[in-house]
Amino acid sequence: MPELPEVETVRAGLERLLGRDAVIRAIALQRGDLRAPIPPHLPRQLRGAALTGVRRRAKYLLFDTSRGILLSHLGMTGTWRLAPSGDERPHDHCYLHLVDGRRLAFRDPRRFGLLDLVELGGEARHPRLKDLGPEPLDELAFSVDHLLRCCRGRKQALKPVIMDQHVVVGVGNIYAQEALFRAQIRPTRPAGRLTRAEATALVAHIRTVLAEAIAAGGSTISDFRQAGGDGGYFQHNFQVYDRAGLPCAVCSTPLHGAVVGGRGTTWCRRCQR
DNA sequence: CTCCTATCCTGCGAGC
DNA sequence: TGCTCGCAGGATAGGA
Repeated sequence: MPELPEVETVRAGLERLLGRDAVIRAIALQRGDLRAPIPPHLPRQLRGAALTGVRRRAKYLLFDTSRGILLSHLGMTGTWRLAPSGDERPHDHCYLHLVDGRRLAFRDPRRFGLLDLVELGGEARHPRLKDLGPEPLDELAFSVDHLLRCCRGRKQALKPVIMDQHVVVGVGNIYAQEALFRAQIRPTRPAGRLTRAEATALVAHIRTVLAEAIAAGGSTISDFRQAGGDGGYFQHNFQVYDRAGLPCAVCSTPLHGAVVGGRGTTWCRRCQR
């Protein structure tokens, strides 16, 4: 489900919902076997901690607390919601009780998600965070030169390269396709054959498609919801994702669908070179 | 190294 | 209606 715009939307929703002086009363784990095991001491460690904010790095949510950072990845189907008493659902893996009586639930049917603990000050050394590439919306870090360096000498298709979290974070299967369409580059182009002009366009379009999607509250496909329960609406702006066989918005040629890098991929064989 | 494939798991929609 | 099959937004291990 969630790529950078969806995670950012959830982050903003959670931060607004939590306010500035939330305190964790207790954490209850329903089951700990997500993609990686939830550390069993996580509830103990964070009990009584002040929740000071929610940040995002790549597709991770970071709940800042006075006793460490609660790290959360939504995988494909993870959601956070306000769950009043009585609102228990299948696949609720973790309940976070606040001292004001409210309760947050982390639900993840497919269990590709993740909950972990980052010790205070240990962010730069955490194994899940330390090797991440630059944030795409950071103009300095995600530069044309950086992208070209990452592509140089590589024969791999460009699409899996821009989805590689070491190259740039937050770009998943949807926004990779949308950005490549906007930049008029085929997803199958060997990464090493990207020209500087194309890299310049691609960097710009990755930024703008992500920024537009954030402004639209993310994309709602099947069950993505913002923390407040509302859906985003960027899915109405998809130009290629899940549109194989439908006419290209630019030239009306039927869009082409194939598997690239192991993922379903759609592009216009006429517009994208 | 780089690149590709399979895999974790559940739910849902398409097709029969 | 009810069943089976294939596929799904991510990340990573392991093999070629």
